[in-house]
Amino acid sequence: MSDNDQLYAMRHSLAHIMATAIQHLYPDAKFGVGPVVENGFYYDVDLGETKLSEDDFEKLEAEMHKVVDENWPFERLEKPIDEAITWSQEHGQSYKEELLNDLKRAGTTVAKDLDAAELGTIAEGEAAVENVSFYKDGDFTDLCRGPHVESTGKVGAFKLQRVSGAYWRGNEKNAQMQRVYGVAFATQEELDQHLHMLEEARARDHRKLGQELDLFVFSDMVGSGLPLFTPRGTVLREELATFSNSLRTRHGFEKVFIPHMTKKDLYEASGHWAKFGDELFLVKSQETSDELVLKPMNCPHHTRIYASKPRSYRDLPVRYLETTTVYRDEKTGELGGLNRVRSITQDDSHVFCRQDQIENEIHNLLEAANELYSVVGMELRVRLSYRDDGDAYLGSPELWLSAQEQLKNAVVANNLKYFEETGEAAFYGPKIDFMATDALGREHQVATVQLDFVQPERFGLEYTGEDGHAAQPVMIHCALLGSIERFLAVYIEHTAGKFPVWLAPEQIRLITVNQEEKTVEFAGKIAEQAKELGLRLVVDNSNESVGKKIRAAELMKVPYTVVIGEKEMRMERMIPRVRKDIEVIPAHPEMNFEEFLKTVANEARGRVTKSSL
RNA sequence: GCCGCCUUAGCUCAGUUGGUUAGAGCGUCAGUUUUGUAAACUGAAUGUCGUCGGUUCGAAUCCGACAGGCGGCUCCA
Repeated sequence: MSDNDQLYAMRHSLAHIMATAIQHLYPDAKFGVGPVVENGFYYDVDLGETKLSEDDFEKLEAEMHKVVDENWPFERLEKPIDEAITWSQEHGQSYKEELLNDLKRAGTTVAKDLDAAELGTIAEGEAAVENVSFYKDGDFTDLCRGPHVESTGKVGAFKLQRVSGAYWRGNEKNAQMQRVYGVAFATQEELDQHLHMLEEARARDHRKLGQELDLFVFSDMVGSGLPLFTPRGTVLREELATFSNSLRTRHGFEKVFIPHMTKKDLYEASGHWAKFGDELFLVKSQETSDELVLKPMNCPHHTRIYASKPRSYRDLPVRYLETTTVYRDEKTGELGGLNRVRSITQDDSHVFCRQDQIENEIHNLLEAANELYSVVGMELRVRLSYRDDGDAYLGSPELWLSAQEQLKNAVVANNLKYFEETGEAAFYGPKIDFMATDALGREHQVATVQLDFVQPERFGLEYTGEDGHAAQPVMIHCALLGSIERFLAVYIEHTAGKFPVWLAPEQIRLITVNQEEKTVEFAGKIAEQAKELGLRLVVDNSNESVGKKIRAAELMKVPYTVVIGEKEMRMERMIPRVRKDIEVIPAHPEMNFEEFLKTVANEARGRVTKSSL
């Protein structure tokens, strides 16, 4: 057995051990499923009126340790399916009974396959299971395919994490059960390491840092999912958007501007209305009977600019670029921090081009994405998101196949790491989705490049071809940051708020040793010079001790702090205090003020992460 | 939207089984101090205890609704 298989068996066995403990403490518990998940395991239980909370974990863990110490062997038992069903009935395990009935009928418990069985893809009874296996540890027996470790004593280190609601079989129409999560590793050391990582993640939580670093706020009066950005947070947004845009304007993208609402006619034409109508915010006019829609995406508007005049094959590609906000009426329970908001700002762009231009256009966009993520220091991986066999997609299957192939070719040609997944496409076309890995090894979906043959058709977009006949352009959607809000959530946690100089809301802080006029004047002069160089510099000449002012600058994670006193004024030179994640070459530089400011300005201009001081 | 938990000063949090004028630290403001690389000293102000309704002689404390937040589920153009 490989280490991976061994760990899997440990976690799976722990799910059983937890269920064993739950059964000891709550004899009426009904069990759902208890699988292995990333870093651990969970078990879904129905305890009727009893609600578990994290306060119960201590005694639950104690009971689990008891089961572990007793070192019961995991015994495998085979039962004919009907006997198993009878067993479930006798033990009041109605969820298990449901699973067994599915096994008997369709040979599977996977909901997706069950649909197929109902549709007749799997003939009734054909794949039916005759025997099922159970595993028994001590006084607990559970329907289970295995594998398990030999005995309850061999499960490594574990800790219960949390309890939450979960629908039986993931369907919101079903009963809601309580899901108890635990993490588990082969050794205590690995478990501690993982717990430490979780602690670090908590410390870096963008919601916490957003408040501490004064980047964004929410207001009850404005509403949930509607973040307000402070001056500091706005610097981040604008610097990021400017960078993202610059990577495309150099490839011929032109900025456009559209209003944030529209008649719903636009979305009826695009197909969004039928598909996403309930997620749109509606805006009523008080004067006329007009009802407008807040835009949930930008492409339909952009097609209207394209379609505003006749286009020649010579005009293509036409490339529009716009950083703009869309609005989606996300369900309240899905909102959280900047990860999921109702006002979503996209660094969006749309290319309208000929078939023979697709490859080059996609190439430019992939290159831009690569550059952006190398500058922000995150590793990229690509998901090719294809359609599945469902009917949720517009456009002919042949078109889809060809589009999917072209995307793959472009990804391969760009040497990107990729994997393919069906069912992840947009309704109008396949996508290249970029996944970025952050400093804690977590992966987040960020940029996206999408090919679209459907909207040009629905909007009747045209250009006059070389042969004089009307032809249909292809659209390529692209957002490099994705949603600026979500990107910020990811990026704040990636950097723990220690932004590189080009992004830092405050790049330099000057701290005066005293409030004497000549000191304040000197600081003002430096601030003036910094302003001319386009630097963001703040002077702190408050009536506090130098130590306290240093501390304040440290807490705000300012890259460079300079103390100004007698010595600096006399010599016109100083040694900047450098935030400790920044590598300084050479170490302990002493330089004059002008030299220092110019160096920092260059660093910002070059968007370098490591200092060049 | 669903399940569970939570909401006390700008921030982080105390607040005994329901019982007078609701507290602390940080921050803010005022004064003293003129400060040398992660917290000087003294003093002051600050709250519809999320909102509305109910129970009670009496509610920050108990109950309900709503709003907002957190952890999941479901969803994510």
